[in-house]
Amino acid sequence: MNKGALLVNISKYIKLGPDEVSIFNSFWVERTFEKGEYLLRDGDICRYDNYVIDGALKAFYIDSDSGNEEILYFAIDDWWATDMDSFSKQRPSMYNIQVIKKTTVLQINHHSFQKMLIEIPALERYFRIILESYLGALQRRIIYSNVCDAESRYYDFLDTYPTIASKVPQYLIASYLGISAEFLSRIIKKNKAS
Amino acid sequence: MNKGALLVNISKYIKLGPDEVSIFNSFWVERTFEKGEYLLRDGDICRYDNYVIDGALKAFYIDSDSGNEEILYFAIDDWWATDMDSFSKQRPSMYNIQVIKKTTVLQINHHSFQKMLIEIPALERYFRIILESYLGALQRRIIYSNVCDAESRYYDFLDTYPTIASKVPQYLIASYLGISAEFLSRIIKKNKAS
DNA sequence: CGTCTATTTGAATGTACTCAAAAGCGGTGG
DNA sequence: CCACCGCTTTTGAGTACATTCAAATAGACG
Repeated sequence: MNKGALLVNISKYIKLGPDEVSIFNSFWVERTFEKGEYLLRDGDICRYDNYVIDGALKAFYIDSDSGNEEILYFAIDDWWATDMDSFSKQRPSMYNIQVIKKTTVLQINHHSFQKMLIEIPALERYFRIILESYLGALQRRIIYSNVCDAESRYYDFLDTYPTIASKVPQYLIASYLGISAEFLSRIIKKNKAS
Repeated sequence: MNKGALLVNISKYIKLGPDEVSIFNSFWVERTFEKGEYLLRDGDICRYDNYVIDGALKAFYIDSDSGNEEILYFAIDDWWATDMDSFSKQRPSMYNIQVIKKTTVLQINHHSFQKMLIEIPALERYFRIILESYLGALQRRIIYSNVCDAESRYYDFLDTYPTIASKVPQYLIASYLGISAEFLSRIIKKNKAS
């Protein structure tokens, strides 16, 4: 049973007893999604917290004017892919989560999530800690997007997320970086020469 | 004693018993900083978690090339102003926190913070919840900075943080929005006419 | 091999920036 | 009360980074 991946992750931060582990396991459900399927659509409430075991997801906002999708983040193995704002407050999400390539996730619904935290209070600590980390990453991203030009941002992305870069088409990376696919293509070409 | 402000905030999310309240109070120290003073400098480790009771702070990154400061966020009454990444991992920060106008904060150092969470585990839940909220705000900000032009971002900022807008000079807001002070001035001028 | 999607290229354009300088504004001291 | 100083905002002119649109090419997959 693949819930191990999540438990391994959790055990880096907190220790759970055997009873807690089995309670924990009882809450999570493994599900597999095919390419193109949606885990979340904008306007809907994010019903599940998703932990990716294997595959690749994209989270993106659809610009109502242009119809373009703007990538907010990618999620691959051992990442969370949940609109935390929508999930925690159970209010409509402003973005979408869709499968890039066949993906297996562990899911828990909002009600179960609350129940799980009451039954295993130690998990509060785990979620606090990973939120802190994610927050740091987001702040860093905001700084970089204001300070650095597209080229530095691209190479920083390659350094920071080499695994994602190799799993995801170039035009989605461009969108993540906040630039057009054409412009990223030019950046890459420019640096092939040198 | 002004720790009330923080306790009021906390009590919106969790309930603390009288004993816990007094333990809680024993951990936090009130301090006042004058305009221009630093609560954190880049390269230093963020030693304190800061809760603003009154005043205004700016968090900013200094671009090593241009020497420009790029505003990451502002913090006013009843906001947190801490580099969570640096504070939680006790590693050097990449940004600065400085006083815009005389500010009173509640502080707790890293060691005490850990101790406090062990003595009052219920607080894990509070911090998890506020991190979730802050995360939502940051994700929204990233979406807007990619999707919207400078003008919409400015008016969204005014809507979202009217109090900050009135406390902070225009050129700092420009920096927060990721544009130059001159360009923001032009945006404002353009809309005075209509 | 053909179809569909992704990437590349070219040309014209726009949004936002830089630099330099002027104007406004608030406080302080003579 | 006015002059001066420092700081913030405004204006002008030239520029750069990144975009759009259209079309050509390259890759992937059945």
